[in-house]
Amino acid sequence: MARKTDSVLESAAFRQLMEEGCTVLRLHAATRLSMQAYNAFMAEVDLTMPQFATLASLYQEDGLSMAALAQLIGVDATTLTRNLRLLERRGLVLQDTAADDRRRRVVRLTPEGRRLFLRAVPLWQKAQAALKKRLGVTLTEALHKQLTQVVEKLRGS
Amino acid sequence: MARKTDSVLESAAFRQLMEEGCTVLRLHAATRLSMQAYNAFMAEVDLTMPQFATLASLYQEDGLSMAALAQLIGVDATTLTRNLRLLERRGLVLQDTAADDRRRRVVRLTPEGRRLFLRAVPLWQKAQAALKKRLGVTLTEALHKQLTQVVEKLRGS
DNA sequence: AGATAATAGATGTATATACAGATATTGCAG
DNA sequence: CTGCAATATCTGTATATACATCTATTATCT
Repeated sequence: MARKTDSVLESAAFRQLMEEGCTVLRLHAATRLSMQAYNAFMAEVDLTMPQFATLASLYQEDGLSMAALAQLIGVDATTLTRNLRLLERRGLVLQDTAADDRRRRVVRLTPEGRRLFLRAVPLWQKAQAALKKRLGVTLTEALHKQLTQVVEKLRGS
Repeated sequence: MARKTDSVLESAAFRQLMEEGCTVLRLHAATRLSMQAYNAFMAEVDLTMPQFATLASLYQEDGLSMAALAQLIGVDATTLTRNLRLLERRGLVLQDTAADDRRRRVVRLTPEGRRLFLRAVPLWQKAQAALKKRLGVTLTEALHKQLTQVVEKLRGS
């Protein structure tokens, strides 16, 4: 352990980190810890939560381009490229080259993709209910509202 | 797009997902979107946020076992095994076999590890300030408090 | 029209992550 | 003291993630 006399120990930055902690590290930890439970519920349909998120976005708005879908989900477009590949292999989504601009890919759910997604929804609900139970209703709902704001503010830019 | 007459569209689970959304997906999106900014600030010391978190935990409490450190950070112990390897290669941490139980590894910061961590702290603070500016003080602080509670509740089990 | 800039995705590479199962060590029952 | 259960960690394998860079296509400027 560092000696108390280290000059850095007196810095405002250091004290802030040790006393308040880091927003993103808490976000990340909360994500990891809760995602595991969700993934366990989803195992029955062999979908991870990122995959479920992708199918859900396409269910709501089909025929998006890679860039648009990536922005909606909040991942880098290159991440989406790899993630879609797995769903494509399983026949859950399809990519077509757009007729008007051959650079663009149009991503769509297949009937199997839609069916699997709808089968996953009640499993998701169980996971969501389990988390709410562990965290308590008050905390869950407050957190939910604030996260909605956070994602909105970060997604735009 | 599915027809409005699909029976599943009437299910409570489906409506909940489409209207309220999913807590974990929002958590995950918020993490991804904000982590990128932090990582950019940290590039100067070539540390990712997970790496920074590991060094910070060891700075606070040196000589933890793998399991204890993993629990503190909130990652699976097998994840920590791989993540520590990178820090070890760079000479930032050391693992010794515990004298009293040779199954256990005692993880410690090297002087270089401590130096680099202390150099990273002001960079972290810049990142933290930048996020607070984007989200607004009110939202940031409310979120922060709730995440603290969330992590506490999830970490224990 | 031809050269060049801009855009949409894909690839190379690296880290992060966790589950299932393997290995090494310790503790305990008999 | 021997064998088996429990514990701590590591490995095999698979997905998730993003930055830098590359390729293909479209748009723009002269």
